Amino acid sequence: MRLRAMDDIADLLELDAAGEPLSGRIVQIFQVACRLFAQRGFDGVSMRDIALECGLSKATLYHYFPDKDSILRPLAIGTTKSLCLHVLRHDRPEAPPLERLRSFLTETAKFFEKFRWAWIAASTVFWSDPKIRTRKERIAWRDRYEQLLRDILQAGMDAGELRPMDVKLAGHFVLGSINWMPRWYTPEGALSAAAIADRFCDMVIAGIRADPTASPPPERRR
Amino acid sequence: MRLRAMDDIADLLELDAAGEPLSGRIVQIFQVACRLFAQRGFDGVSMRDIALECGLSKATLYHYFPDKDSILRPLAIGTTKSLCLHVLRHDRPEAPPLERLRSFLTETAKFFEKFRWAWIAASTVFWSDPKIRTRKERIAWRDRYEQLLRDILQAGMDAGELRPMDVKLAGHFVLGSINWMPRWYTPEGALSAAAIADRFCDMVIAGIRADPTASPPPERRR
DNA sequence: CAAGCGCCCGACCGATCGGTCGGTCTGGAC
DNA sequence: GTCCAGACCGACCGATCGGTCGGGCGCTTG
Repeated sequence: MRLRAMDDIADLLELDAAGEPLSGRIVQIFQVACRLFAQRGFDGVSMRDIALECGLSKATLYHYFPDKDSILRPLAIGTTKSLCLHVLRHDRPEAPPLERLRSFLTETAKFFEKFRWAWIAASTVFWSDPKIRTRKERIAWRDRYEQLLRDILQAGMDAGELRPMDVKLAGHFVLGSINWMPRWYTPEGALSAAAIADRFCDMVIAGIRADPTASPPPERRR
Repeated sequence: MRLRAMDDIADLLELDAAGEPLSGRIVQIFQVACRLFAQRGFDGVSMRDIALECGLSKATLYHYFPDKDSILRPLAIGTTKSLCLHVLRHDRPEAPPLERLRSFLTETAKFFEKFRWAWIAASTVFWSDPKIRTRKERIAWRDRYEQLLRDILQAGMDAGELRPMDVKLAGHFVLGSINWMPRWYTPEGALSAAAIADRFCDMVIAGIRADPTASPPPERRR
């Protein structure tokens, strides 16, 4: 059975609670492609590479996916969409903003840990060839994801838990630290992705300066 | 005149103080290639693309660069090396650690602003095809760069200006925020790269929580 | 003048790319 | 038995890839 809609795979990505074994050729091809795209980039991986790694012929690949872009598309859109929905699902708007911020970061990290290759591939591919490769839809999801973070930060400022600041800039700051994680994280490390995100959240909120109660911040350098 | 050693271009990248116009075909080709690699990835750019953009024929390209990899190599190694040397040059080990940290971040941001495309291209290419593409040398420079940051953080802890923490983890945290900057920064924005880095440094050091002197941090969630 | 050289190009090469085609095999429905 | 659909494949296509080759143009040097 061929892949019909691009959301077929996006839905597969969202099976984080069900935990099904994700069997079937389409999923196998998709997972292999994710790993290869993440390791060598979209243009660095040929259909022959994917087929070989799956133990299939190239022609069989085209039996399941009509073309190469239709492997990339659900990867790019589905991953972004699933991340956004995942974080939204765990967000409790009535909770204290600092707690929401922690949830945002740890859930992002957990999502990345679970769909590691897809996540890396998606963020790697995101910045290459902005022409036709499914920009609009995934950018919409990405914007919604970033907007949630900004809403949380704004709520924290409104509640007086966060100091007044540029929400966009602070958002970029927070996202940068967590988005960079896939670049150095390995599952073999001592800390889980969620534990790392937890510590990052501590640093984001309280900074890394020692004993902040002893002395007020010095004047800002000009 | 052909490109002789890979360090020829690396040296060009280091002309940040001289401010020469950087004339010559080699530099033109290199700059065009940087921009294209950054936008579409290494494998997404053909030699014909580069030649076309330079107003040259493909054969002429090979008059200056013996092959495609010899464009990538100085870009990958030279950028990393130049960044490391640039930051090291501005570091004053006898200065207060917090000041050194600020210098580290702002100089990194300024370097990125000046060599924007080369920087994006280098970090984009870094994670694709780890096989043969000049891993060892650039990783050595990258390690040295990261080690400087860790040394600064360690010095801050030793001096009591930073709270005790995992230096590696804090390093990843700090680097993430600054390394992610090229992904969203545009020169048209209101803030310069250095100004952004300066504000990031404030957040890194003091966090984003409001009025830290009023209440001690709550118990850590388990 | 001729020789030499830096700069540049059109035409071409084998390899590989994404993608197609015709056809084989297997298992279930009838 | 016949039929069909889905899984699968070897061989092939035109296009493009990285890279080569032989030679032309223009300027300097003798």
